[in-house]
Amino acid sequence: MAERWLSPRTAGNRAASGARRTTAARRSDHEPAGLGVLENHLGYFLRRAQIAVFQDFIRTLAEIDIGPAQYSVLTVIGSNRGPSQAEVADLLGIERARLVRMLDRLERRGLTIRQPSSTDRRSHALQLTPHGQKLFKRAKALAATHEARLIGRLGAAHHKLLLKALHDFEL
Amino acid sequence: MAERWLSPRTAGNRAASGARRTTAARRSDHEPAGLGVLENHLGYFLRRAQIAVFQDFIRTLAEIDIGPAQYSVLTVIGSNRGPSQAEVADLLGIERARLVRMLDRLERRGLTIRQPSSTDRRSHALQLTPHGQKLFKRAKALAATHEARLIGRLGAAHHKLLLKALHDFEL
DNA sequence: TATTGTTATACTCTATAACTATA
DNA sequence: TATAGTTATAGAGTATAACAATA
Repeated sequence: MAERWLSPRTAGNRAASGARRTTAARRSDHEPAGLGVLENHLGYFLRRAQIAVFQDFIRTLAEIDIGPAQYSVLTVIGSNRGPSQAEVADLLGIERARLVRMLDRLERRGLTIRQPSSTDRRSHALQLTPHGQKLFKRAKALAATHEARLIGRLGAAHHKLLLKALHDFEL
Repeated sequence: MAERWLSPRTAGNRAASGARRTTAARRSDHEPAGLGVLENHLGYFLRRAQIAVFQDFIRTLAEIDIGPAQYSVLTVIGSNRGPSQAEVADLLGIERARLVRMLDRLERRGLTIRQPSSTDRRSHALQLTPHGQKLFKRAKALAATHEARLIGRLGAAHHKLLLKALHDFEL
């Protein structure tokens, strides 16, 4: 998977300027600028929404410099007992190779630590450091305000429905 | 926006192996491996769903080697009368710089052409070539089967609801 | 033989900045 | 001065392949 729909860099800008125009409401002067059949494709709007949500997430957790990717790694490590790198990668569905780099960064920041596994000398038991636990707690609080903002924007019912629909999603 | 949730490379694999496990249904042997609070975050599942949808889109249009990004550019050019690069970039919410590279590729394949604008010597009027129009028509047909698959999977009502909810999305 | 963590390579996407030619 | 197209650079994300240590 390398290719993507093109989509907005910043949600705010886009809304104000050009995109998300229906065929009915076009630019005034020289008649142009619809998204055409793109308007009918769920994937395009999934991508737009995902970007908007991520941007809010990033903004909300900027003060602790934790992005969605780092947050997901901290969450999986913090929610399990000494998972191996292979387990974390498998759970999140990413390459082991990529996790290596991410853990290097998290470890450099003193948030996580690779303990030798007691049962398999090839593998590491991953843990949050005390500092990592503290920061993760703060991250969860900030992420909760982010999610609350989504709920406020969508309505609780809509949010729940979206969550369920997307949770059950499998092609 | 540089950072993302970690998410599956392949939707199929993930479903079969480890991810998308609820706290109730965990791995059998040593009690591990939940996604923790990630389960509550819309962003995480938006990303998962988006990836699954894109993968199906890519698979479906593989025979003509058109990805979501190229499709979106072809669509905007094909749906408007000689839009400039700035207009296309603005509509899709991408950098002008990135569009340059994409148009280079599309032009190399003989799908699009940069015509000199009749009103502004700085800008180009973008068009689909006859070959581009033909391929775009095929792309639309394939994309429609992709979307039909989504509808079949989600149910028409759910699909419509998701499309509307995401269309109206703005943070 | 297979798996774990690791290193390396390559390509795409994203975010900038700067240049040129026009306006 | 501002804008359109372009070039260049850099950091993430993604997809592979290969290797050493261990199972």
